[in-house]
Amino acid sequence: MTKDTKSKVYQEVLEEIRNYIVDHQLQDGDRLPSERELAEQLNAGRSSVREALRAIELLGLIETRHGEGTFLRSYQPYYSVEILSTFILQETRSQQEVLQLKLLLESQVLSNLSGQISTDLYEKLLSVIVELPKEQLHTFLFTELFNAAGNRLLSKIWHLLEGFSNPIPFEEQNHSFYEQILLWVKENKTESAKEALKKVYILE
Amino acid sequence: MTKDTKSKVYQEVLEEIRNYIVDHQLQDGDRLPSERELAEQLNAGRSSVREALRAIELLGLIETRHGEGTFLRSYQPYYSVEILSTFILQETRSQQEVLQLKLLLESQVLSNLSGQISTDLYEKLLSVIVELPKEQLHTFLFTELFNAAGNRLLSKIWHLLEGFSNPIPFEEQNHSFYEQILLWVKENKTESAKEALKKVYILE
DNA sequence: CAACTAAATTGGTCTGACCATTAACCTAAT
DNA sequence: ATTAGGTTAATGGTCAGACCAATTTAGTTG
Repeated sequence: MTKDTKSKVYQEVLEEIRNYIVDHQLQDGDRLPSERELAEQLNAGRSSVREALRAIELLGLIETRHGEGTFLRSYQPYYSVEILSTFILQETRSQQEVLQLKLLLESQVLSNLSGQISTDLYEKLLSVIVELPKEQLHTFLFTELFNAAGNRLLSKIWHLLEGFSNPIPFEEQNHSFYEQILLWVKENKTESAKEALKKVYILE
Repeated sequence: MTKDTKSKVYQEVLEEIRNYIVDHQLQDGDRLPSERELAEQLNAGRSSVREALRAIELLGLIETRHGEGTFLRSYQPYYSVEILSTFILQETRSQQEVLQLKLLLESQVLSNLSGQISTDLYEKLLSVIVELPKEQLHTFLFTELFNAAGNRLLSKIWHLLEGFSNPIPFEEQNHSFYEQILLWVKENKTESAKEALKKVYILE
């Protein structure tokens, strides 16, 4: 009868912590009670409390500082997404799939930045491109572009894919190719840039 | 010098478990070593191992059965979604980012399937759509579409975002909307479908 | 008042113990 | 030989205590 009732202690602690936050109207940056306090108040062992806290931490909801305490922080899915993505990537390591998604993200960032690149940034990037060895061009440019676009989630996942697609034979392009891409984006001719980029990825 | 090196034990355990899964090519349903074995093999305390396992469990990547062991399972955000939804309410920027990526993936799957939907599948989906309540339409249709598209990476990440974006207010569409989307994809009119989809996501 | 020191607080980690659940094994009755 | 029942071993669930490491706080000293 009491099938659902038997939940683990760390899950109950999870609930209690949530209630605590709501009841005390805690905001980002506010401090939670210490692990020992929580354990005592909730009638649980400290290890159970820690299991709950570690889980929440991995989700990105709290931040722990040694010697100080545990603090609420604004939700950032990036860490957990990263973990999950790595697990998922392990399962589905189809290089095609990785490349397709990578191309998709790169195309998206080009769209996001279409006509949005300042002359300052443009010239700065151009000057670096000239000096960089060929094999670093792609990573460098898109790292900068994702950075400029400001979507950290997109950026995180792209970097992840970047890591996984390293061993994949990639048709390296020369400097003028990336200069052209950059120019197109700056001049709002994103479609041309996307097409050119697509050709680099030998899909199918 | 070794500032960044000092990561917590449970995080290292996380890594090791991931490596173990990769090395042994574990699939959904396969069993992980026992907590005690992991602790010994990784030279860590059992409590640290448990912290890692609990965190992964909350993410929905593993399943634990008392007396039996710990098992890999296909990713199902169950608890994490509930937790996150109560913890996170606002955080517009993060939501925006999740939504943007979600829309991007959905658009991509529409492209992938453009003109590729068999009459059989079309009619099958259509018949289900009619019977489904409004709030389940979106998830259902795209689950099926991602399934049909066959790109598991895309699919997994989408499901992931689907879980994370649950608490986000979503403008629900009626049945005819999704019937139209489906029809457009079947008839190779993907651009129309994408545009319509984009309007559902109120970005910016 | 500033600077240094000692103590208290807090998170990080390990060990060992015990309970609850499940699976595997063995034994005895049919 | 098969099956029912009970015992044993393995595994997760939980707690308590100890110790370390980082940080803050309180106290002391110059």
